[in-house]
Amino acid sequence: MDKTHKQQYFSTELLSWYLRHRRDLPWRRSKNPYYIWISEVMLQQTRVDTVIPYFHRFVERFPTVQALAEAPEEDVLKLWEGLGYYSRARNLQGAVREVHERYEGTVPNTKAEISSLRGVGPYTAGAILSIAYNKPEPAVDGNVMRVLSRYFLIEEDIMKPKTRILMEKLAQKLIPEGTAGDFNQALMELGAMVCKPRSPICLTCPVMEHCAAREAGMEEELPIKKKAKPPRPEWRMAALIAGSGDHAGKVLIRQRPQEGLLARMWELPHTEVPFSYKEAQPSSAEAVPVLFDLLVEQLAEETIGVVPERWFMHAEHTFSHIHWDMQIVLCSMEPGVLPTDAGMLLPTHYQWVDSKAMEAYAFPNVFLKILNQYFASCSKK
DNA sequence: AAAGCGGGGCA
DNA sequence: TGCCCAGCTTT
Repeated sequence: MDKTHKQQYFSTELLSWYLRHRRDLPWRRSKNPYYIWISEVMLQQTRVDTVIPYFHRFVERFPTVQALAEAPEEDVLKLWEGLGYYSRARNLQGAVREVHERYEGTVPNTKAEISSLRGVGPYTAGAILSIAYNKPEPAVDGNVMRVLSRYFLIEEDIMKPKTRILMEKLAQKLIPEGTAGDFNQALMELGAMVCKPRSPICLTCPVMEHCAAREAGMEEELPIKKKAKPPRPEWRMAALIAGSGDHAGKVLIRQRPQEGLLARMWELPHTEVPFSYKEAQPSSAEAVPVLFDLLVEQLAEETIGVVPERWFMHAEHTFSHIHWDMQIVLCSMEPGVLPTDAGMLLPTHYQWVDSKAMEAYAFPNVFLKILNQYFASCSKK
């Protein structure tokens, strides 16, 4: 079988398989470019099952370009809470505002215009152009690179930008006339459902017969991929500061800086513990006073005077590049030190919240879990 | 080219 | 419990 026929066989069989087996996903029920856009941004680095409930809530609250463009950023961040990579949400809203103003609310349909939008890279541009507008542009994500590297036995490192370019050229050639949207989704669907990263289900694959990796017994070896560096460890001490008086039943939360990790999200006040404190790292209820002092000093710099009371819990959280090992300590406010409950002002990036008031602030999952556990333990008593 | 940026699923 | 997944932006 020559090269052209092998490609034609692949495209035809794959497309036919997709039309018979495609999942009924919320964003496949519409060709609204705005909905396709939202789904594609949410699906970056994120599984379908995770995205579905977020997608429903998001389009219900922001049904149009105008609705999202005019929404407060905190509302958008709150609806993204738990989904991760929060710059996606801020970039999406920024880009939607641009579409609202510059394109009168119509998502552009040219490669140059759509690629200029914040948060829209080569994959997302291709996905929107092909799925919403049926333009013959490739949409190469991890699924597609895995499928193509196996079927065509491509042994280039898929982490290299050059490999993605190569895959895009190949993927574009494979698109049958007039079927770009379905064909691109077919490639991704095969990668998600059949040609999986581990233990691919080759026996049900519509193109198994001519899969080069399968013929070579290499399907588990591909794609070739350089290993990522392990996350660097960090120790942290967080304070659960219980309010009294007017703030009884509430705890103090803090907003993170405008830029960087978890930008503008809310958290428990906390501090990094230098590794020089290795011996003192508390792993249980026997928290060490010197670490309490560290936390007290750190918060004092932000004019928050606290008194550590007792150890509450341990939490671990892994980002792609950092691993947090965190001890959480129950604290009370120090009487007579700013800010007190007697009407002194908190810094603006601090707030008192109870379980109900938390609904107005977006938290990373790690702090959400701690706070929920804390309020649950309070209501039990 | 490399690093920063979350969170969840699976064997 | 350890390993895997991987798109866009910034440096």
